[in-house]
Amino acid sequence: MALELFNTLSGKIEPLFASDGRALRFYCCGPTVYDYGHIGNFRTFLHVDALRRTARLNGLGLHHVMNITDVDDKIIRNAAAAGQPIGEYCAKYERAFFEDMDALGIERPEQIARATENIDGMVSLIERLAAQDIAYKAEDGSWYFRIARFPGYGKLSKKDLHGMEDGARVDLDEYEKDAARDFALWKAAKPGEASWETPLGPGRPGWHIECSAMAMKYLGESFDLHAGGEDLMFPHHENEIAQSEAASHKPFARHWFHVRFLLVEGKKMSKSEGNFFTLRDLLLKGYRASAIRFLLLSVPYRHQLNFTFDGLTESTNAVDRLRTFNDRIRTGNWPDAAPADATLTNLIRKGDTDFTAALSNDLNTAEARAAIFDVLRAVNTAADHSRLTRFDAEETLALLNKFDSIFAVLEDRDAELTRTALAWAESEGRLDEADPSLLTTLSFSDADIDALVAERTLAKTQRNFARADAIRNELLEKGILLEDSKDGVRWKRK
RNA sequence: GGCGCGGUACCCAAGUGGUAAGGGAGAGGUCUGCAAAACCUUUAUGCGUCGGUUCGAUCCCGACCCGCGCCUCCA
Repeated sequence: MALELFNTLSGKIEPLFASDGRALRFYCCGPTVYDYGHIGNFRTFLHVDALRRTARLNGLGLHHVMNITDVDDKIIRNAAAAGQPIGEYCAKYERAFFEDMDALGIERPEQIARATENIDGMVSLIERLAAQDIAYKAEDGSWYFRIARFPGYGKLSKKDLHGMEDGARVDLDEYEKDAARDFALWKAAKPGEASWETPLGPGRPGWHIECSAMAMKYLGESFDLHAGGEDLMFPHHENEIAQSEAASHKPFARHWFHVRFLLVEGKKMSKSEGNFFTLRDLLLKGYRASAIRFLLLSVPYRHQLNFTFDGLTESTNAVDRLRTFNDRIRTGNWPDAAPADATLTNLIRKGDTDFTAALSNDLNTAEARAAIFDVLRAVNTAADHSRLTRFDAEETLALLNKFDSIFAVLEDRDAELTRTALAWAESEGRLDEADPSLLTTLSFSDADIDALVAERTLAKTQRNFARADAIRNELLEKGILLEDSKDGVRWKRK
């Protein structure tokens, strides 16, 4: 089954394909690097990551471009407040952004494009529009896009602007525009703000122009897919289409992918509600990066996800179960005997088919997840009854490998990532925000734990269960859980 | 006001015109020195409410109630 995806532009689910027959050329609106990324940002990037990985699973090559917005109003304001040049200010948050992406297992795009490194392309795009009188210069030196000259305006967000009143919301310092809906392509320089000397006059880019210019530079005037959060649909993406198509007279992106906003504890995330969380906030509270990734991916991208701490705990447990299962199948010594019958093999293969089909069906990550748990239970049951063969174990591992090529949660990097977050908090003087129990748990090194486990094993062989249980309880209090099994003792951090 | 989305068990959450996936949690059991893990059993005659279409609706249509999003350079 070919990969099909909802297309905001057509309002339908359509096959996703590479128009050049080789690589999927797509653009994703990246972050404005004025602060640390929050979980809403990462929900979007995580689903774009799942899309990347699913496309690859379907045999598509990838040419993925993501922008970094490193000049805008918020950046200028914050950098000024910090007494830093915007370049220096942005570099810090860009670095943090990629650290967070790595922590969440989000793959890097093939191409990163910074706005400030692509001013030339934006200027020439505006010049192309000016040559057609679609871009015009206002008295203050800013350039605007004349929406009346682009008949398709509103086709993405399904807005009919004819009925809208001009001037309903006119910003006081934008009174020079010809029409209220006309948007800025180029903002005239203001004293004390970053600006570039260009043929358009001194100034800086408007918000939308960077994505048009950089998408066309790296992907061509027409390309396969454009992605972003649902809020970007209007006005950002609508304006991108207008600018790009008015200049090139060609269709811009064929397919549009929008990820819905998440709710946090039932409400829209906002600083004033007190439910605003960065990734780093959650790591310091003791939640694992893998659980955050799994939770954010567990609800399909077109549905609203209600992000809660209970949900995070559930996801932690679910990931644990998957890891325990993976370890069991990987390390077990399964007999070479031929399977008694094909029942289990067929079940595993059905899981494989269901998994791929679910993802191909508009990236239904919830169903894909369920397919894996179906196999997990069946294989565990077989293993419990000594009916699991090496053949079926290997089939299972292949499926787990496929699962992890999308979900990427099986490898346990959590303690290491949390340590990194703690080190960051310390360097920022924010260690007081960390959950105290985290510090005690992580204060035990793996070697410390192994030593105590060895001592307990010795006590057990001497049937000194009191001592053995004392050690186990001591570790449990520090958040370290022991599991005895036929093949020895395993431990894990809670 | 305009456009759009959603209401499924204790919680999260798929899904289909033909009789309710999966995860988490709880309870009981098997196993174990005891735990843990794993497995088994169990938790919706029911899918917001009321009508309609149909042999048959959670799924289609209509109305209503509730929640939410966009229309504000918030992903």
